[in-house]
Amino acid sequence: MEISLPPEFRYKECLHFLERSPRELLHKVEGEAVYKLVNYEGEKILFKVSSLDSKLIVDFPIAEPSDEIKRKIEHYIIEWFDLDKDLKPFYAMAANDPFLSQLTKQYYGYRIVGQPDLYESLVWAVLGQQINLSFAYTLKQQFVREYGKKLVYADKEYFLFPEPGIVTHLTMEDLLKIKFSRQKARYTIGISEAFLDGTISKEKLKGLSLVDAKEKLMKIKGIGNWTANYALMKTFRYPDAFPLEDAGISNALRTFLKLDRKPTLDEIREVFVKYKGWEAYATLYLWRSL
DNA sequence: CGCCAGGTTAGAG
DNA sequence: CTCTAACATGGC
Repeated sequence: MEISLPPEFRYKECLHFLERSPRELLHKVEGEAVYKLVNYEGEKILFKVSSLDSKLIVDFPIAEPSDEIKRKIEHYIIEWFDLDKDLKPFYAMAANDPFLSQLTKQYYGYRIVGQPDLYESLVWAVLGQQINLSFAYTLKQQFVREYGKKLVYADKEYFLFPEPGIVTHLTMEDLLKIKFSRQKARYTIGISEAFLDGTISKEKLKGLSLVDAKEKLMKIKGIGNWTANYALMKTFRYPDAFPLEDAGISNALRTFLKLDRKPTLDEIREVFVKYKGWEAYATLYLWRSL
């Protein structure tokens, strides 16, 4: 299967992101290829993505799935790499910006590699709250290894993110054992319950305005402005989602503004006024600078 | 050892 | 409404 690519796309830039943690279990990078396991109606599908001549090549190492499943995987990959987004307006805006002009030139074609699964996105964001990214990956690794479904193929393991129905049955103690804080454990179980009882779902939020979707997400304990915007950026692809309180944004701007302290939230807002409509992509490129 | 980390909440003022 | 302590542990 082949997926055509927009001109403003560089596979290698996205690959760089996918390779950032050796503790990642939800995909596997081997050379230029990415392997990922997905679940469709209980059926586990392993696929392999690589790139050739401005196309993505998708293979199925275990078995060729039905045409219907193939269409779903194609859609999944388009979402995953944000291929439907036209980045021309963003690059036009960034070209005149003192900070972004250099970054968008240097990392041209880098896109937000997302999380099509809203539940995964929210739980992952909670895991990342207030701790360093490296430790967040340790928590996720243990969580996925312990409670996610697994497929073994050619002596290698491929994992799915744990499902809400499994996580709601976990106790605080189960999660404390894998180094979650009480707070993270409570939030994780709470979010799982919200998914299980239908309080939130990707379908329910689809099509809402950024403000409305954010408001609905933030009703759930553990989801504040940063987490809500993170998910809106990674799952729903709002180009103007803006995780204002992010420590990475703070650090990047501290460098660009040549401050000897962290910038205040108002100073960050002031910089981002220029990026209106493209806050998510401005954030991505600032993160990339770190 | 000390400071900070891809924050959020509850409670005080 | 705004401000702050508590959360908890690893990375550097």
